[in-house]
Amino acid sequence: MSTERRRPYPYDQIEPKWQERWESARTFHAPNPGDPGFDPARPKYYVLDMFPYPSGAGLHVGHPEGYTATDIIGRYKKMRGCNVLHPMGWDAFGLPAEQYAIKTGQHPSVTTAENVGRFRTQLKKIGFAYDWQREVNTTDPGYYCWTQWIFLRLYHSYFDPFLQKSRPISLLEDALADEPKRTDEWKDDDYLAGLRAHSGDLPPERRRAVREAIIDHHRLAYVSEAPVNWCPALGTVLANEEVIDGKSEVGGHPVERRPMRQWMLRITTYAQRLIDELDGLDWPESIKLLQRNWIGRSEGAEVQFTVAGSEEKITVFTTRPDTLYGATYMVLAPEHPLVERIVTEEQAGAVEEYKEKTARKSDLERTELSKEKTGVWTGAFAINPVNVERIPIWIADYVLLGYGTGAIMAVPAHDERDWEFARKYALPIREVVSDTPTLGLGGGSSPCQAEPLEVFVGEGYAIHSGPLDGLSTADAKVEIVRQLTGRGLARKTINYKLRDWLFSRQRYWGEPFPIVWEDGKHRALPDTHLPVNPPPLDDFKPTGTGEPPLAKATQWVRYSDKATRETNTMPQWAGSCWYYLRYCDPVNHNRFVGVDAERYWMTGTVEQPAGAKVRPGGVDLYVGGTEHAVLHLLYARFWHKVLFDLGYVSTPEPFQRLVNQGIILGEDGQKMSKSRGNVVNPDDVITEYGADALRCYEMFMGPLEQTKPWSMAGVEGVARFLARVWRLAVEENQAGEWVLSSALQDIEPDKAQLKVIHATIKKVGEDIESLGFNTAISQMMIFVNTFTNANPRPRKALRSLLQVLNPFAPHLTEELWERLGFDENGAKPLATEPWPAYDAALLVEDEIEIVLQVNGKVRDKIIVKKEASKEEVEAAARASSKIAEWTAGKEIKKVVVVPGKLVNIVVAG
RNA sequence: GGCGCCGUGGUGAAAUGGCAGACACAGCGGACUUAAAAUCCGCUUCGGGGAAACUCGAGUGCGGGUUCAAGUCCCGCCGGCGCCA
Repeated sequence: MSTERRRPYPYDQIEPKWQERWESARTFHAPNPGDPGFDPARPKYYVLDMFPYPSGAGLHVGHPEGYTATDIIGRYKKMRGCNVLHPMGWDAFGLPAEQYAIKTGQHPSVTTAENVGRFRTQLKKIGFAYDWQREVNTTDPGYYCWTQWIFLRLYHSYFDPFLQKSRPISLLEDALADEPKRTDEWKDDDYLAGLRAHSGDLPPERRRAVREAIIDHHRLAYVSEAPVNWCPALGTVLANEEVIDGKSEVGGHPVERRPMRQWMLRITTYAQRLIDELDGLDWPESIKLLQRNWIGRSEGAEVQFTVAGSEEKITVFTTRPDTLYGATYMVLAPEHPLVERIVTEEQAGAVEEYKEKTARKSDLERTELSKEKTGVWTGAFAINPVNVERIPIWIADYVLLGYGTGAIMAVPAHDERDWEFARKYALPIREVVSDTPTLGLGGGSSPCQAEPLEVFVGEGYAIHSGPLDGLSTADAKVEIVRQLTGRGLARKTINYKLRDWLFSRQRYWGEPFPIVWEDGKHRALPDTHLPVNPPPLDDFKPTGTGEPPLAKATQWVRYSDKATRETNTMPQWAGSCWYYLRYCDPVNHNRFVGVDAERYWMTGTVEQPAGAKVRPGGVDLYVGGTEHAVLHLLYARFWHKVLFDLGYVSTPEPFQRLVNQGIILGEDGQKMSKSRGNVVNPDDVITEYGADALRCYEMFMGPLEQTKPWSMAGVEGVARFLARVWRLAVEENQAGEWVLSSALQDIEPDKAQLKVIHATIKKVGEDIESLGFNTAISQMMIFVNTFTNANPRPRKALRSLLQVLNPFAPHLTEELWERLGFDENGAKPLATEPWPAYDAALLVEDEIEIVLQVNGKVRDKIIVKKEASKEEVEAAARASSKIAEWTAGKEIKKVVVVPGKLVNIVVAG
């Protein structure tokens, strides 16, 4: 007995056949400007997927969802005459490969190569129209060479706050030099001129050190000693976002705070541009909002307090300077440097103990609103600049050193955290904002002694605030800042929640830094020394001390007699920050991307663009998961802007249009996971139903952006549709061979058929443009249902169907295209044929159905001529006997006629 | 707690403010078949009336509002998801 399952059509033969043909004919190779076959007359279209991390588990059906969507767009744009860039590659550095290496002793490069191989094989079986000659891998020396090169550009650049752009640090160096040589390049730059003036008075012996400090303080890549999230189990530091509830995101190991020397990237300098320049992008508003919130701009003021009985000053950042009269105590972050200097002897013990406790908590734990507030009094007092009151200075872990100035004025009546804290420690609470404008008008009222019953955080009118009384919150803010600024005690500032990017990891499987250390100072390696390859290691285990695994390669670490290499590696984000640029020119040995290739694929122009660019983003369509809504997209935008400012790329933004595909759940409606056992492997779907069915089902499930559960029964339904397409063209003969269907004839389609043909061409094209793939497939199903029983069946109709179905089911349609002999001029694949045109005139009916409503309810339907006037339609409606019944004896108050649609008769009663 | 997104048949879903449920899945019935599978055709939101053709009513999470007309727009709830706290 044969175990061979009867297939509805021979996809198992068709699919490999066409995959081989496309590959050998290089059907989807996109030549660059200057390459043979490049046609500058065609518009470019760059359609990109977020490249995968090639895990050991292989693909699941979630991966091909976005990939299929972009593939359909890419194939469609090609048929529309575009030069299409549609590449794929591997984000292959990362922790899992290293963890696996630790467990098995197998080198990460070996497992990475195996995993990449498996992923590539799986993707090829789905028939994606990738230009495989453009495949990139972040772990190839030829790739990470340029990741390191970009890092050096960051290292060698500073952000000019006046110009709001990055410039080479050599300019800043020149501006600080004893004898500047490039004054003409920076003399108009007030920022550099100011820096020069500022450092000019130094005595010669200190000059050098101060200048170096200024320079390092400006580099976009810099070294910091800040406390970091150290995970002993993983043996590495983690970014804040990699820590969840005090545990590592990977593996759930405990994470502690520990000060360590780390590389940081000064992304905060770009905070304003990262907000502002979202405006020109075609991204979902929700994603823009997520980015804006993440950057967290807040306008406020810095206000200076003095420490009582001392020269020390405390600067606080507040968004509510209008509440200054309600400040009844101050709070410093426990690690604030001032704490040591102001703490009194009696309180020293308690403060020290509290600082130790705090050191073990993560920022997230510390700021959790629900957690009970804790703190300790330092014993010191500050003077409130507005009313010269002595207020106690506390330390509390709900104030972070990293945000604002690391110090706050506490206004318990109008801030929830201050309120809780004040209640707990019995600190005074003074109401200074009222939600009604009546209170406190007239000004100069004495401070209120009665404490409010509840916290009020909203805006209102100032009370008990001396000269501010009666002013609205907005006006009071302006007024108090104006007054204090005049006395040199405040200034308006803008604060961002965004932190600088912690850019080093204590890992093996990542890009080494092109940096060496000598006499405690860092120094960049010259570009010509790139790539810096990781040393061969047999033991990838963490050292346990915080020292990165690379430190074990003592030979490698020793750079020269005096200098040693940096042993940290870059985080996984690094490689994915610029891969879309490398795709434009993946094998260039001289530049991270060729000038012409970059300009063409990012802007569409072959020559230097004459005028201003219309669109800021380069990639025309970028599809990927929401999980990268903030980090990857923010980091990539940051790098891109630096490269743009320095003149290396042509657009200010990397991605013009962004779409997030939804998550595909298991059949049980749960998230797919190995432990739940609900993971669906695309290989199995292909074996059972074919790649075209997989592709079409992925698209037919529902809207691309939506989360939706997998259904094998649904796949079967789509496979049935494809089999029906197959049988429109061919039928099985007595010998069981597929031969051209006897129903096919070279006849003209009838009127109804013509309408379906042209409606389908129209709808499928429009739906692809708007990413409505599910409804495009529905329309093609309607087409097939129309023609299934047509006998004779016009051969011509199939031509159109195959053309519009091709991007969805490329193998099946190519095969039928060939069998039906549509490839007249010989062996030209359907994929390279133009997209069909539709005739709008054929879509218009001579007679239209009009819905007749009485008071909005459908009561009858009539057929009228297409060109019938409003009056004629209304007359026809009134002539309907059903309408007469429903309106009998009632006063007709109004008649609404919507041409071509309906008539609504409004009656009284 | 704040912000954002989403709630439509048994299921996935469709619907420029204009006939709610296209297209599928599942189910039911029929044709073909000795039989089954496959295939083709039909029915399939709920409730009432009718032998039937059909007909009446209700219906897009809940409650209001705007409009001749609301799944769609506005306000307030409830539930789910995501992000931030």
